[in-house]
Amino acid sequence: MKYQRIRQQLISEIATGAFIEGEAFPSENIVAERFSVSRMTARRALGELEREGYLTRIPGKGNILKKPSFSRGFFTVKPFEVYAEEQNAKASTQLLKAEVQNLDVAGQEKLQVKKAVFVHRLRSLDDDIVLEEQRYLRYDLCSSLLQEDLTTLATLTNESIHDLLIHKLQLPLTRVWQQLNVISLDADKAKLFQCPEHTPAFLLDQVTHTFEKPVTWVRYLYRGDKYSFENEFSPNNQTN
Amino acid sequence: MKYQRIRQQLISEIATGAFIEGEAFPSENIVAERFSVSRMTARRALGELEREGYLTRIPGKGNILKKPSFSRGFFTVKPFEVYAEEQNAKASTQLLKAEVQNLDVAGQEKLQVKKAVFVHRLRSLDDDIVLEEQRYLRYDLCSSLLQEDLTTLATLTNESIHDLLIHKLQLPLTRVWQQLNVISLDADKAKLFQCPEHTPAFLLDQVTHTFEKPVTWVRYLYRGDKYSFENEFSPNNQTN
DNA sequence: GAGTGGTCTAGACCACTGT
DNA sequence: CAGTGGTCTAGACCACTCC
Repeated sequence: MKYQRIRQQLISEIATGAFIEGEAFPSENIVAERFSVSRMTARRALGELEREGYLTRIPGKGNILKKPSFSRGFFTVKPFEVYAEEQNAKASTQLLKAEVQNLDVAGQEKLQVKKAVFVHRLRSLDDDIVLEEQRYLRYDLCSSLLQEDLTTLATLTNESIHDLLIHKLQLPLTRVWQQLNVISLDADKAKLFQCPEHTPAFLLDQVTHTFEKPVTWVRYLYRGDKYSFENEFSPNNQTN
Repeated sequence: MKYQRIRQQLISEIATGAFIEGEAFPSENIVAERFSVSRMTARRALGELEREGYLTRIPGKGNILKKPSFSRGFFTVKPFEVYAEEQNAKASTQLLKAEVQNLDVAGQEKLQVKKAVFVHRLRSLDDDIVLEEQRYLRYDLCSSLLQEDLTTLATLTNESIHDLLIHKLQLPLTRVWQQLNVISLDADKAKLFQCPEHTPAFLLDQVTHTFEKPVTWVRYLYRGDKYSFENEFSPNNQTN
C-alpha cells in the first residue's frame, strides 16, 4: 500500500508545519518522483488528502494547503418514526390535504415550475401535534403519484414518501439543499398545533434534486417546545 | 468524462430497481465491457458509487447494492468566521468575562467537575450582535489557558478556542455531543442582543470530550432572526 | 512553452472468495 | 480453479494557468 504510506507521511509533514498554509504543496510529479512511484499512485495519495480536507487541488495551478479546518459539527435530521421511537412515543399521521396546486412565487423559485402536487400532513407524538409537513412535488414529474398512491399517504407512517419517489417514479435523489430557521408561531399555526401563540418553532426547508433538477420542496414546521435535535459524533468525520 | 456518464447511468438504473438490494451488482469487468472503457475507468465510476453510499465493494466477492438509508440528512455547524464570510459580513468579538467559576448543577452534570474556566463572549455580524457564547472549560485540564491566553481571547476572532485546546493543551477532541433547541428570548437576553423580547433563538449546547472525558461545555445562543443553518449534501453519504 | 491537475488506456500482480 | 476487487505502472491527451 504505497499510497497509504505516502498519505501518512505527507499528513505527518503537514502536522509539523513543513508546508505553508494557503499556498504551495508538492505537485503530483514531485511527489511521484520523491517517493519513486508512478504519477497515478502519487495522484491517489494526493486525492485522499483532498477528500480529507487537507488540500485544494486546482487544475493548471497546483495543490494548495488548506488552513486547518475548525471543528465542524453537524446535526442529523432523523425520520420522524425514528425520532418517535427514541422518545418512546407513538407516532401518528394525519393527512390534511393532497391536491394539485399552482405554486406561489417562493415555490416557483424552489421548484422552477408553476404546478405541483401538494401534500399537507400533521405528525404527532402520542397525542401532541409536533410536526407540520407541507410537501410540494413537481407536477410534471410526479403527477402519477397523485393518482396511484395519494389516498394511502395518510397511512404511510413508516415508509417515507421519498422512497415512493425513488422506487415508483424512478427519480434518484442525488442532491439535497436545506435550511433551518427559527420562527415564532403566529395565531394560525398556534391553533394548528393547539399550543400558545408565539411558541418558538423550527422551520426546516428542504429541496431535493435529481441531477441538478429540483423535484420536491418540503417545509417542515417543528413545534419547538416538543422537539429538539440531538447528536453525537467524532470530529474527524468530514462531510462535503 | 466517461466515468461520470457511467456513474449517472448506473445510479438511474439503481433507482429503477434494475438490481436487487443486498446482493448482486455488475463487476468491474462487466461494467468496463458494457460501456467499452478500460477497467480503471469502470473502477472509478464504481468507486464513486461506493463513496456515495450506493454500494459496498468486497474484495474477492463483488459489489453489493446497499439498501436505501434512513437518515434524512444533516446540518453542519460552521465556525462563526466562516458563516460571516458567506454572508459578506464583518465578524467581530467582544469579551465580556473570563474567570474561574464554580459550576452550577447543570454545568457539573455536563463536565463532571465543580470548577471551570468561564469565558463569556458576544459575536457580531457587522454591527448586529448575533451570537452569545458561554464556554466552560474544565479547570483541572485547562487552567494554564487562563494564565497564558485569556487576555487575548477578545482578539481571537479567527482562531477558534478549540484550536488552542488541541494545540496548546494537546487535548485531542475525540467526541462531541450536542443538542439544538429553540427558545424565545427573555427580557435579559433580549437586552443583551438589543432586540425585541420573545425573538426566537437557537440554543445550541455542545460538550466536547477527550476520550470519554468531558472537557468543555459551550452554550451558544443564536439570534434567530439573524441566523440560519444552510446546507447541501448527497443523501446517500452517510456520516454517522 | 512549461507546468499543472483531470481523464483514460492496456496492461500487470496480488490476496481474496467462491465452487 | 476462474472471478473478484485492490494496487500499481508507464505511457497518453486534454484544458488550464502562469510567465
